[in-house]
Amino acid sequence: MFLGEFQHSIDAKGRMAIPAKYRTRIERGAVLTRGVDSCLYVYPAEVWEAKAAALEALITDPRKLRYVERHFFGGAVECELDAQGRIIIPARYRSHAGLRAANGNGPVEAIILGARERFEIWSPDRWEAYLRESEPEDLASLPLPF
Amino acid sequence: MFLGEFQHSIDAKGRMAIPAKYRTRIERGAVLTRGVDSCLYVYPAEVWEAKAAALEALITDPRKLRYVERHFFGGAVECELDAQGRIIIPARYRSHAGLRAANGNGPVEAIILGARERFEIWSPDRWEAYLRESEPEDLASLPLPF
DNA sequence: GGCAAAGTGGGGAGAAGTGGGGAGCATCAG
DNA sequence: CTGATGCTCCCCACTTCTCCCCACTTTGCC
Repeated sequence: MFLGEFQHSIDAKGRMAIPAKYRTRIERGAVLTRGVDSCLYVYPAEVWEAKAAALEALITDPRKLRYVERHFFGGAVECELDAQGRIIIPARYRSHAGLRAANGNGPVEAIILGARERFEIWSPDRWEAYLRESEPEDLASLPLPF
Repeated sequence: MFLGEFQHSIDAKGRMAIPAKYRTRIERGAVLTRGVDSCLYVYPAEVWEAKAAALEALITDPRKLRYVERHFFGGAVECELDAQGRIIIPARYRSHAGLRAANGNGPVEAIILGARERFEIWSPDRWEAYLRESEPEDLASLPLPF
């Protein structure tokens, strides 16, 4: 389970260090996709494969299945850890999450957020904004076990 | 699993580079067919053979089987990678996907889209149009695991 | 303090993508 | 038969960028 919040930097080459605690779980590879609320999702390869396998059973309409395949598989990219425990985040994914440096190609700060079976990558600004905008009362009214 | 979106060019000779990440999976050959929604499908030879083998079990009516055989096998073409990792896309398939240069024989841009067990080749214009026309609400209502 | 692990940054070799020349072969017209 | 045309399949050349390796700094622990 991915827990915690980290602030790492994405360097000029688009590389971002993965928290050491996460690394063993994505040793066999990871899949990066555009997430909801302008962040990025990272799934361990095994988790991604399990989700992909579940898709076919869920969608029977072939037209919708084609659309979903194009959207999710076309929109995803495989990542591997380099020798320093980093992954490369392609430029077009950085744009989606607002992770562009002011000068265009310098290093950028990013928030890494554990979210159970995946973890997420946020621009610090957008993460703060998301926290401000969400309603604490929503939490309060939910039947949470915590 | 084929993942990701690439923009490559088809040169004046009809050659298109296959993304390096895809190459090992079509080393033993690939099959090119006209796809749904005016794109082209490319299957690894093994996948194509498995689908072909499954056909007979799915269609028992010999008349329909003949029709399907003529349609799918007649409309498909085998491709092999050249020494640079490219395949040749015959002219008649380029027409089907709208991959014709303005001047008739110059290079053309093409989108390569991973779609799980196959990948697809799109004209950039048609791919954009497809994305515009499809309904995101359809996605929202689906029980997706992502 | 000293050491190891974690995070950050950069240089350079080799791969990936692109383009073109030219030989070999078939088809078709003169 | 001869020559022109078009296509495939070899090469080779060039540019760009990815990835591998090395080095430095910071953090945390003994």
